[in-house]
Amino acid sequence: MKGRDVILGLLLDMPRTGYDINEMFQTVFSHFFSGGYGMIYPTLKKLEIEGKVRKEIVTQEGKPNKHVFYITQEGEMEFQNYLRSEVQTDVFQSDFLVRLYFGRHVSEDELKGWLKEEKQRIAVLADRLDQTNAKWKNNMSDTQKIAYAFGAEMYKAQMKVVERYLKEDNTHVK
Amino acid sequence: MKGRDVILGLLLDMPRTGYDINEMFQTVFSHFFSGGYGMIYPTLKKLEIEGKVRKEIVTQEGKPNKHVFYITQEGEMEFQNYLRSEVQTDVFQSDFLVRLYFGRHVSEDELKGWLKEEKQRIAVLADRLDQTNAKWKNNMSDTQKIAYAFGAEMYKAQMKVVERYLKEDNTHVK
DNA sequence: GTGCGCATGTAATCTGTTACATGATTTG
DNA sequence: CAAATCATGTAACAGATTACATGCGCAC
Repeated sequence: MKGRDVILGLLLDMPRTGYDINEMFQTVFSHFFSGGYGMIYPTLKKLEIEGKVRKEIVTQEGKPNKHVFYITQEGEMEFQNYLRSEVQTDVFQSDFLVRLYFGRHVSEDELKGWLKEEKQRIAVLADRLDQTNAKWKNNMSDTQKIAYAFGAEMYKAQMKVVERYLKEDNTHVK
Repeated sequence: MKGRDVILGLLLDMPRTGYDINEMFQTVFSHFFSGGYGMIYPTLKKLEIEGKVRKEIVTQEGKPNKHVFYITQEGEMEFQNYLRSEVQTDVFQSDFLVRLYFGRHVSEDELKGWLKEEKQRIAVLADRLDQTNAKWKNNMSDTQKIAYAFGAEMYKAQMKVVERYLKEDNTHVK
């Protein structure tokens, strides 16, 4: 799955601007996908050249003009091809775990610091997910609810491990 | 965290070949980091040019010659700088969840197929993690054990969600 | 009058992936 | 005799990130 696949999927649901797409990425997609303007605008441009999307400029008063993108039949075909392609294995990259692995090169205080920081990071992410869910749950499909549940359970699991090791008061954790 | 940081960390623990490094990536690191030869060899080359590592060629009989890499003081400094840099938020990218999000564009059978496939994928990964752990646990540090626990709990959490939705026999899941 | 929300984009760079290319020895 | 293990690498490409660049209106 690449950025373009997700963008096509979002445009299949409804026409959107690059700004709208970014909103989706930063909220509902944030726990399983990441993308920003630097990827969105260039991708929309390429997709337009390829005829997968088309653009309509909506003039607005008091606000910048909107470039609203619509998916075309060719775009829909590409998206359907994506949906039928082989599902790629999830990717998890954790700087935190890499550091833990090399934990013996830092002091116990630094280690504790990492664990506390990680706990805080997870709490913030879990919170954001809950809030996003609260906002959208009324018009979420069952599969979208599974996607949410997946995120919620992952954060819970991560929190559990981090808390376990913090509580154990491993002043000797090493 | 980048590939080079992890490579430097591994070389700080002991001298290794590109092949050895790959072994580590495919086993103990597989649940929180990914890297292969295509990244390892070019990175080692760059690190050598920068004076962060140095190479010794060991001739072997019946086997290809080994290029054993040692970390230098400059390399160690770079690694220490990495350890003191800001911890980056974990990255999770899930093709599976992206598809679920767009689930309404496929049939219920395809959806079920995705869930079953995902269950299978998770089972295989969890199993591999357990086996790797069984093999290494005797010489694992406490922090390395946390890294393992993290992975184990994550797979458990993921499995839980997937199973819940498969068992609910949602012939109408949508 | 400062920062946030709305809104667009480019250019350079980085980093990593994929495919290619080779080849001996050991194990089943 | 086939497959796995050991062992090294390059070239082309893809994909995404970062920094840069702009600008109005509104709320505090």
